[in-house]
Amino acid sequence: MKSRKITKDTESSSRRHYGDACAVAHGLDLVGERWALLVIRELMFGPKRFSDLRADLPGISANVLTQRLEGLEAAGIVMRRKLPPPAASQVYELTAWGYDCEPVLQAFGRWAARSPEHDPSLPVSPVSLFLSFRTMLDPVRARGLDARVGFRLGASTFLVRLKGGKIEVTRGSIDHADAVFIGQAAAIAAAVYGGQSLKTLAAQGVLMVEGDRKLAERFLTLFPLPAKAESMAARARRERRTD
Amino acid sequence: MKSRKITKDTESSSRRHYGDACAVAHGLDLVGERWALLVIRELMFGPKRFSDLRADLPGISANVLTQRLEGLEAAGIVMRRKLPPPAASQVYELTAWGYDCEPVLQAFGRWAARSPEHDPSLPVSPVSLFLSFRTMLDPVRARGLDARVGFRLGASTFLVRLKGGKIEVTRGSIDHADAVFIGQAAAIAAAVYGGQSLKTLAAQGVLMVEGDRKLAERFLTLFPLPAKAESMAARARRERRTD
DNA sequence: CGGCATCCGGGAAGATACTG
DNA sequence: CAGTATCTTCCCGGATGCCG
Repeated sequence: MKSRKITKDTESSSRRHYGDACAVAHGLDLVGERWALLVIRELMFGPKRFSDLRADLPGISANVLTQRLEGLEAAGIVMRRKLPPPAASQVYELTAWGYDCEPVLQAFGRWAARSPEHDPSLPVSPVSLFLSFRTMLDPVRARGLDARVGFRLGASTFLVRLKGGKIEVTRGSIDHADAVFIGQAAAIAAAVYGGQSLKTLAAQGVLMVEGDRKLAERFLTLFPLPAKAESMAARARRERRTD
Repeated sequence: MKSRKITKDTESSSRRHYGDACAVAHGLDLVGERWALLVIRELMFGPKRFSDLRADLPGISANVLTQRLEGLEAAGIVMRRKLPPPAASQVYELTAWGYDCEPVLQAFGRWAARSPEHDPSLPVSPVSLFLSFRTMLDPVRARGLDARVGFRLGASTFLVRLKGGKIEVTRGSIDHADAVFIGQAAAIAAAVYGGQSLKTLAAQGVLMVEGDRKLAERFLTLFPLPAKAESMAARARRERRTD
């Protein structure tokens, strides 16, 4: 087997195309299929293995994940890499251009978060949570803050570095963190976006804080949600009034 | 018939969901289906009728367009409106929140335009073209320019107003334009993005210019394309070199 | 276990024809 | 013009099983 495999229909590309020169349409040709953008999202903080992706994308099936990874690789968005011998497992990683689509995810997320139907109580993956921090940080509220906040979510750890109104997020060691949140991503989301107090969440045993508690409390206030769009119901009420 | 019609399955919503609190995933629940984002694109410069949408989205079928419009209306992105008696036809229009997704289209288009596989020679709708102008204008190159450029594309006309490094685009009258391009959208795209000279295109009879020709020539230089991402072939060559 | 190929059922998309 | 009805095709999701 010289190249990984022979695609069934004469070397790739009998996929459906929009046949439109518009860059948006071409983008949809690349990542418009179901799950594709979420696969990219999950790779945004670094490489992952096949089964990590499956675990972080509840609902995706193995064959669909395979197809998406093939498609994204063919498009030059994802590449596969073999880790050095110690753990010779295969991982999927974004190319430089793949990483460059974070602004797309940000614009899209910012817009969709205003949907009247958005339900923030659904489960959320760690990557989504930290991407949302990068997206929603209010530089004004973070002004003058210079701190390291760590997160322990099950097996994985993330470090958020705040300085000069900017934010940096890295997956990995949380040594030297000034404060550490310990809990599932959903609990942290409830604290930051759901307005749940640390006390309540701690009482429920779903979220704990170690280190600088004042810092932790302040951290929760740094990510204001955008105003919701007018819902259909509200629009109907308004129309009735102005009839 | 009080409400337009009864949706078959107990009032809406048995669509597939990702079940993910991430705003990106929710956005995909709203506009992730095929054609949805392109329908929104076509409405970006104002209301359109069903058949206008069909004409500007070559390849979409009537039933799919119907479904997308229903879905987008249910989501609060599109609304239907009946025009006043003179021309009592129905049109589809974006809600305020619908218009707010232009930054999503822009970020997405900017990213996708860097795809090695992007083919700008395909047909393009007028709306895509003018959205691309709003997206790609280089304020530095437009500095000091104060002008009105008109476009006559078949039946519809667009006016581009440049001033103070900013751009405004309106569909409608092109009276008071300093220069006017006359031709199909594809020809204008070839001139702006394909590097084709006005002379060549005029000789082919696909593009004409009236009014200030100097202005027209300068206009073509205002929208630089972003650098392409490294193609798979180039990456392979580079890898071979560093082996 | 990780990474697939394969088969199957349901449903969404595409094409065409038809109606108010 | 603005859709609906119908039929076919293809994609998605789930299960199973192979192979290193």
